Amino acid sequence: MAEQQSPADATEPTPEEISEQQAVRLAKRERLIEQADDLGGGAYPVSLPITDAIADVRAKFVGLGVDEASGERVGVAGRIVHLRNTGKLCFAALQSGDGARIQAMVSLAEVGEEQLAAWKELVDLGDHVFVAGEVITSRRGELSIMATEWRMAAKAIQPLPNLHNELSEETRVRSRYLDLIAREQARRTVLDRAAVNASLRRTFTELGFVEVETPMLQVMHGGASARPFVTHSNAFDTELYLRIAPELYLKRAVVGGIERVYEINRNFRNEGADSTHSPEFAMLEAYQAYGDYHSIADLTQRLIQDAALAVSGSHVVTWADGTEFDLGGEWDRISMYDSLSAAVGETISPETPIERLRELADAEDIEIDHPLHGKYVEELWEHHVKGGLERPTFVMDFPVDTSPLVRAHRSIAGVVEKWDLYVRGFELATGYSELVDPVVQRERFVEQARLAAGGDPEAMQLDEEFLRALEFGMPPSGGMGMGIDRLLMAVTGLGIRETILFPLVK
RNA sequence: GGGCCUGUAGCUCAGUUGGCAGAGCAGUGGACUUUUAAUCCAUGGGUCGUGGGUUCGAGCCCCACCGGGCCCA
Repeated sequence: MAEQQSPADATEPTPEEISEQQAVRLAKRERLIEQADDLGGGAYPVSLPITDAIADVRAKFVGLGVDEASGERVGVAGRIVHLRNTGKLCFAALQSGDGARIQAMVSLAEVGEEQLAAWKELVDLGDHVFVAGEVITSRRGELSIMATEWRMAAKAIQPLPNLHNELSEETRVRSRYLDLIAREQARRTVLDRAAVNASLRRTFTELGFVEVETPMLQVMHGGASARPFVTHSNAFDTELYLRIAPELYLKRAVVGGIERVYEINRNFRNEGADSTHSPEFAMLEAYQAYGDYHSIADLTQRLIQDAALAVSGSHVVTWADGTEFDLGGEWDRISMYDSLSAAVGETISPETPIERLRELADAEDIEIDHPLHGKYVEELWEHHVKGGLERPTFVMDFPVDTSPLVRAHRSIAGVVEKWDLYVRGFELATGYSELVDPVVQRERFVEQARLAAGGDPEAMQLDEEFLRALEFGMPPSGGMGMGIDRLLMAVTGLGIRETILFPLVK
C-alpha cells in the first residue's frame, strides 16, 4: 500500500508504548476501516442485522443431530473465544455476554475466496463478529452456523488472555471485564448480586416498606462508630463527611411518618482495607415503626430466606465450593448472657462483678482493651459461644455499656434490646429496639462527644438537628442493618472480593 | 504494626551454584474443507516492578521503595 502517514497517526500510541500484537491488530483495524465498503461496514459498525441471541439458537436447535442442516437462517454476534482454520474452512466459537457459545463456520464454498481470505487476515481471537447463515451441526455434532456472510462487529486491539489458564487473582480483580469473559462463576456472581438486591426490594415492597435515599455527603457523621472520609465542599466552604451510616436520616424519616422505611446504598469507612473489609460497602438499613427487635428479627429472617430462594431456588443454598447450607426454618434466638452462662458453667448476668469477668478472661488469655463490663461479656461470649454456632442464630440482649444508642431492655436491667445475627460464623446483621427518648438519646450523645473530645476518632458527633427531630416524637421502632456484601457471602459462599464487582485497588 | 511469600513476553508460569532470557497459549509467514487447548514447517516478541549497591559478570545476592497475597496482632 502506497498510503503514507495519516494525520491520525500523531494521536495514536507510539510504537514504544504498544506491544507487537497491538500493532498488528491496529493495522487490521485500519484495513477494516479503509475497506469498509468491501468488508461489511468497517471495524465498528453502528448496527448489525442480528436475528437471534446465541442462547436462543442453542435452545431452539437442541434436537439437531450430527452433521445435519436445519434449513433455517440466523444472524448472531459474539466474541471469538476459539479460532481455527484448515485452509478452506474456518471455525470460530462465538461467546455472548451471558457465556453462551456457538460455532461459526466460514467456508470457501459459502463465502467465496475474497471473504474467506479477509476472515483469515483480519479476524482475531477476542474480536466481536457477526455471522449469518444456516444453522447446522458439524460432523462432530457441534451446533454451528455455516456462514454465508460475516462482518466485524467490534475489532479488539488488545489480545484476549489465554483462556486455558486461570487468570491470576490480581488480574481478576483489576481487570474484572476479563474475568467476566473468562469465568462462568464471575458472571454468575454478578447475576446473583442483582437477584439478591431485587429480592430484598421485592420483600420490602410486599411488607409495605418504602425505599428512600438519604445523604451520602453529610455535615455531621453519625449512626455508627467508625472513622469517616473527609472531603471539602467549595460551595459551602466547609468540610463534609462521606456517610458511615444512614441511620440518623432514616430515623428522621420515621419521625416524619414514613413508618416502614429502608435504604440500600453505600457507606464509607476510612479504616483498614483487606480481604474482608472494603472502604466502601453496600449496606441495608430498615426501620419499622411500632415494631421492636423481635419483629425486626422476623423481617431480617424473611429478607435473607427470600434472597436465598431468589439465588438458589431453595432455602438450602449451595455454595461455590459445593457445600450446602440450610437457611430455612425458624432461626434460634439465644440470650447472650444465658448462652455465655451455659458455656462457662456459672451464671453470668449484668450484676456479675467486673473482677469475676476479668478472672474468667485471664483464665482464657483474652486481652481486653476497654475495661467495661460489657466489653468483657462480649469478648467472653465470642470466645466461648460464637465458634459453636452452626445454624443462623440471633444473639439477643447485649450489655448496655457497649451499646449506647439502644433502648434498655423492657424487663432486664443492664441489658439492651439488641441482637446480632450470626450466619456462617460471621456477623451478618444487627437489630435493635430503637432508642426514641430524646432526653436519654441526648445524654448518650453527650457521652460520645466527651469521648470524641478525648481523642477517640470513632466516637460520634453530637447531632443537634437529629436530636431536635427526635424531640418531635419518634414512634417505638425496630431497626436493623445488614451488609449486602456479607449477605452475598452467606448465600453464595464466596469471599468478599468476589462479591464486589470492582473492589477498590491501588 | 510484626512475620512469611510474591512481581519475568499480551496471558499463565519456569528460570539450577551468580555465567548467552525460557515454555505453553496468543502473534507473524506458510500447508491443510470438520476443528474442539487441531496438527505440521518457519519465525518475531523482554525496562526480568522501580532505584541503588556488591561483583569481571545480577532475573538470581544485599538495601530502599512501589504493587499483590497469606498468617499473626
